[in-house]
Amino acid sequence: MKILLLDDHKILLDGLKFLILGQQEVDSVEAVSTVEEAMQKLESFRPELIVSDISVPKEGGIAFAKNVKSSFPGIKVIFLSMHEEPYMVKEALSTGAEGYVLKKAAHEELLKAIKEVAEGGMFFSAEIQKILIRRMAFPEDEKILTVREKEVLELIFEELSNKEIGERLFISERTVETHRKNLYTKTKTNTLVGLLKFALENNLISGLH
Amino acid sequence: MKILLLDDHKILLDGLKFLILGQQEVDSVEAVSTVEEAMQKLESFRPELIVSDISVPKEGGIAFAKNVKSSFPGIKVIFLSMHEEPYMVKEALSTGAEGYVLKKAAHEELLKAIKEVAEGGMFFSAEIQKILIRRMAFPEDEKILTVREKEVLELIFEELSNKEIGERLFISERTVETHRKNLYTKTKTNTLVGLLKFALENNLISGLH
DNA sequence: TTCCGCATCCGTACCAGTGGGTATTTTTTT
DNA sequence: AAAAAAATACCCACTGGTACGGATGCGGAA
Repeated sequence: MKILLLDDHKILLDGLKFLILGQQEVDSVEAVSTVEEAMQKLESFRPELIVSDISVPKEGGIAFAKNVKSSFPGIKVIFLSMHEEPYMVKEALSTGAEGYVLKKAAHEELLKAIKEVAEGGMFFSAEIQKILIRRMAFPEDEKILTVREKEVLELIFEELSNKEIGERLFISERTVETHRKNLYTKTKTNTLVGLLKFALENNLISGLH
Repeated sequence: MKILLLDDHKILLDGLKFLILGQQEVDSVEAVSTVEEAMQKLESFRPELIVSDISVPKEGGIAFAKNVKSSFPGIKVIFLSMHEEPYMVKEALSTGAEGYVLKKAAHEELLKAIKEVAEGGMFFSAEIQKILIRRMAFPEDEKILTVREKEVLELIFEELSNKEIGERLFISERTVETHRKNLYTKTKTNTLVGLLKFALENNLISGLH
């Protein structure tokens, strides 16, 4: 089996490559640190499995995985990430990836994931499984916001005042206040900070990082 | 030479240990993933050099380094971090660390840093050096936050009011207001949202779950 | 057709936080 | 011991957003 590794932290790459090559079922491992390199390697190297970080510069690992899955549906993907925020996990798994391993896990866990996925299965770190189960039990509290409310939310996080938001959206300051009120109600928060947290956890605002 | 490795990403740890052990001047390497473990190892293992991540859970690598430097001034410290925000770098180097290597660097760079620091020198990744030089040219009033200010910042993020923060820290509400004012000044922000963004970008606050 | 969600708008009282200060005590650094 | 930094506390005018109230029109679902 041939494996392609993608992570912009080169320091992790070298050690990881060595560890993975220690497995019998693995024939060769190529390691790259940008999405561009990865795309090139896809053609020449033809891996059966990709282990990718999520927070790679530019497009990011999720967009990369989407590309891979649509161009080469046969290739398996395992995410290797430090992020365990629900929205991240959701985005990642929506690409059709077969695994999600946290960077804080022991390396044996990644090896196990590789084995499992190579055999046609799936693998998720315990923390990720917990998230999946919770989502199952409490289905979607998240897309309850209307388009307009999301717009207002975005502008709140661009540090505009209600007045400025009103001017930007061509509505009265009063209306902005109402939207704001509704945002607090719907998100079950009652402070600006709480609202920000909610927005971040549910990936409702762009930017930041 | 004996080296202690601290990083909460265990996956990085195993590979790194192997790579470092390949060096002649290195006798043994111990790898731990929490600050508590690291403190224990300090007693029993007595390393001459520590390679530490900055964003380890709880206290964080910077507080850990401060402890180390005050209790064992002879021990050298190299930070291994993904962060290249000026604020982070400044705070890290204020501990008296001898090196700062980015995780995106090749592993050879870390090995070079270890060698250099072991011989009594210092080592910084190119990006970090650039920051240092720019700071030299523009003598930046940018101050780092005090312990108390960070405490207040944390509590702001726990959605406490100034009054509540005062009660929690046994100080007057007026004092909280002052700290808050200083936070805005030091971070060059003037809205709560701006402050939040600064804090998140420089991970000054423990994660939002 | 009726009903509901969405988006729009308004008033008023209230209060938490802002922004401009000043100033003392304690701790740390030099 | 002197100087600098940190932490503490206060005053006060002001503003932005909150918490109550309401209200209208419009389009799609039942």
